Amino acid sequence: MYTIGQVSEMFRIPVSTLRYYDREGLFPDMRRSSGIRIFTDRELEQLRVIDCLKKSGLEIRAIRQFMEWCSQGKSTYAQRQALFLKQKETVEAEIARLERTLDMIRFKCWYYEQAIADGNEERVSEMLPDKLPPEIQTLYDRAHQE
Amino acid sequence: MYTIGQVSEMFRIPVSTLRYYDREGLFPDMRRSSGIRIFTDRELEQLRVIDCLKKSGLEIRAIRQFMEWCSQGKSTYAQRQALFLKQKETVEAEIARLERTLDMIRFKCWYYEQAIADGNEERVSEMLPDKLPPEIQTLYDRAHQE
DNA sequence: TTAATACCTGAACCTGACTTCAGGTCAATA
DNA sequence: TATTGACCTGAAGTCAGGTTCAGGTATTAA
Repeated sequence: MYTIGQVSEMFRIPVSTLRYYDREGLFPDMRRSSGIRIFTDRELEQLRVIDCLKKSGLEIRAIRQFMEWCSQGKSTYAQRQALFLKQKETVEAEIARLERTLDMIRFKCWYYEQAIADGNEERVSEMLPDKLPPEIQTLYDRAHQE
Repeated sequence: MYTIGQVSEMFRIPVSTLRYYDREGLFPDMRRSSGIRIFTDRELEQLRVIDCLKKSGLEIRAIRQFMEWCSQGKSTYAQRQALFLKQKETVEAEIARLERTLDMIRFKCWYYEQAIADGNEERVSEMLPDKLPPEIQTLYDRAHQE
């Protein structure tokens, strides 16, 4: 069992944020001892899930919904599973998106490397849009396909 | 050459957002014809870069900085290159983070699959934290490390 | 000629996710 | 006993990134 200050240190989350999460209903079953919040292993696991769902792009409202489902027991297994299946898609799509972002970034890294070596952008910009070295062309095309 | 409305359609970005970007200085060299914005291929490419930098986690202020560097010419090649090198790290780190998020999500997908099959969480929660099937254990451990 | 459409502006408004503030309780230490 | 430190609250404030609004211009279509 932990106090809010200990949890704040362990997870490196400000105390104010933990209180905010509580206020927003993200710890629906948290106990208190004369007003003071008691974080148990259950709340620590909930915090990991909050973190996961937040990173997966869910907003606080939706996370509260999920936590409510959790405290409603068996009857909500299907909803909870559906949520994770959906977030799996979402995160996979987000990773794919970032890979394309990375293609553009890698192209730009190459571009400035050339420009710096040449002292100007003449040569390199004349290779656009389809006379780039094969590897770079691939990056460029992936970054510029709609 | 395109009007704001055409660009809005092409990139599926609201007109209000394009005007907001302009107001924030993200198109430092955009021309106008009697008050009306003229988007050329240069602005379209800038828009792709804005998109890329936004997805890579940069805020508008920093993107404006970058665009200013661009219109300052050769003297800023090094800064621009450094920016892309940094964003490369950032995005690679973000992808790695999302992969760990995905581990947690995959674990939860499995968890609810079991719970639904069993009709309760008894069996599956008794496997925690280290008696899970090997593949699942890996996901769980990665999601719970730290 | 009038009406619709696409553009323009500055200013105000909105949303999500926190953070800060002012004021209060309580337990332990100096 | 008094002060320190960790906790508490509700309400207000902040910030980024847009969006909406009210009012105006310019071009084309009926």
